[in-house]
Amino acid sequence: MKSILVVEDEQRISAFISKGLTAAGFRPQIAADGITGRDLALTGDFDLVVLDIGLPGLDGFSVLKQLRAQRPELPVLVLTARDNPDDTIYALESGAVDYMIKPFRFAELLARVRLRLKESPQEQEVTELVRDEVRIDLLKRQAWVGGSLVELSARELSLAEILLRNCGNVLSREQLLSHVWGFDFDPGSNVVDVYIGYLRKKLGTDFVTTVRGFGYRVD
Amino acid sequence: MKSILVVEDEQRISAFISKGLTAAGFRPQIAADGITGRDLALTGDFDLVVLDIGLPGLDGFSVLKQLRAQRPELPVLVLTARDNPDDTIYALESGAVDYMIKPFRFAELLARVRLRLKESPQEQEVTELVRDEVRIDLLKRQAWVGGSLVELSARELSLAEILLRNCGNVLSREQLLSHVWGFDFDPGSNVVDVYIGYLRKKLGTDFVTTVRGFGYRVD
DNA sequence: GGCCCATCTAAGAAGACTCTCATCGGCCGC
DNA sequence: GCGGCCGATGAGAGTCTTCTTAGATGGGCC
Repeated sequence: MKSILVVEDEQRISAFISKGLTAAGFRPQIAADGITGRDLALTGDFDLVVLDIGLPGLDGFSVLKQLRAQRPELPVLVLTARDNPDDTIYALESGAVDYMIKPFRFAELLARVRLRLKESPQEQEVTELVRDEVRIDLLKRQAWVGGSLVELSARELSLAEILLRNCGNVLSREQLLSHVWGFDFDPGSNVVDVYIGYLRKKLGTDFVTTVRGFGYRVD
Repeated sequence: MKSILVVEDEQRISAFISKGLTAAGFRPQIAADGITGRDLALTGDFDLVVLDIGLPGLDGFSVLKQLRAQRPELPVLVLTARDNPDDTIYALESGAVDYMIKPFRFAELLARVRLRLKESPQEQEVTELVRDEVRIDLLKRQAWVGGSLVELSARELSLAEILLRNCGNVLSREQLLSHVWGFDFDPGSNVVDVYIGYLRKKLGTDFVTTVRGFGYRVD
């Protein structure tokens, strides 16, 4: 199992990332400021670092530079709140392997983490998720139910994917909302319910189970 | 450079695949029937096989089985004209690593070929294409022009991607049409022109050069 | 049973996307 | 210069996607 260091001061965001990474099968650890982050990263216990640029204590750029200097092989994925291309370009030039601009959808962060941690050709990438009669092709963006083809929209696919990847576990509306819609999406909305309805209509009523008071689950 | 064997009897389709693979930096070779295909595949000169199921002479399934038996490590990507889930499931069970249903967009075939040939962690995947002021992020599905963010639709992104990946080469309307829209798309349409116009509006007039009588090129 | 609350669903508005059609403009050969 | 052809572009139709709203449904507790 891969260890990931999350250097992020906003508790809301670090918790969000941490939970998501855990659900995806990674072992995350949080550092709330630059100095702690740098020191932890340099221990060598981590396979990847998710680094916020806007940090208290020690600026993210400085952390990035020190990591580059001392552990050039450690992949760093930079988060920046400022929608400023100069920042991101500077980050990439300083050695970040990738970057994301807040607010981001968790699914995208996960895709990037997976991409950067991929290493052995043995562990073939998952391009299909199967559960009983339902088969979802992530590359084709299509689903098969029994023998017939079903087209899924981008949102529907994204929602189905996270449910299937966490097969057996209940996912709360908030989790689904932040994973699929982004962590700053209006929490009062009932989009999740509506899209669960769409999935049921397309993939069969019993594709998702409602767990009253908690959320949804695919068994 | 990777060698790819294309076993396909329809000349129109094999030529289409072959050209596209060449443009993408692969070395393709065509076999027009099952027996030739099987014999070539067994020489061991190829890194991947694209195999049509509906073949004259020797059925695609038989070819697949023989390849599995004698070269289990050789990745085979199956093409099937029949929109029949049984066929594809059977193909996968027989050991195909992946499948595509005709008609397909070439871009998708390419994505699958790349995925299956990927092997060393060294050659990091391309997630960004850059050319002068224009930067395109394939994962984010966004573009940056100078310092500002531009949203691209799925079609626009796909078109921009193939143009950028073939930087310096002229691509004909037919090539673009088959790559982005699929090889059976109405050849009389001027969608390509229209979408080139959209790209110019979003990415700058001089992003693409028109080569009168031939097609378009990104320098 | 009756009530409350969580969940489901139908309907629809707004907007994005894709493509066609028709017209306009300019390049090229004569 | 002129005509014809190739490409550019504007308008718009049809469809799909996404999200909100509001009312219907139904579970669980009293």
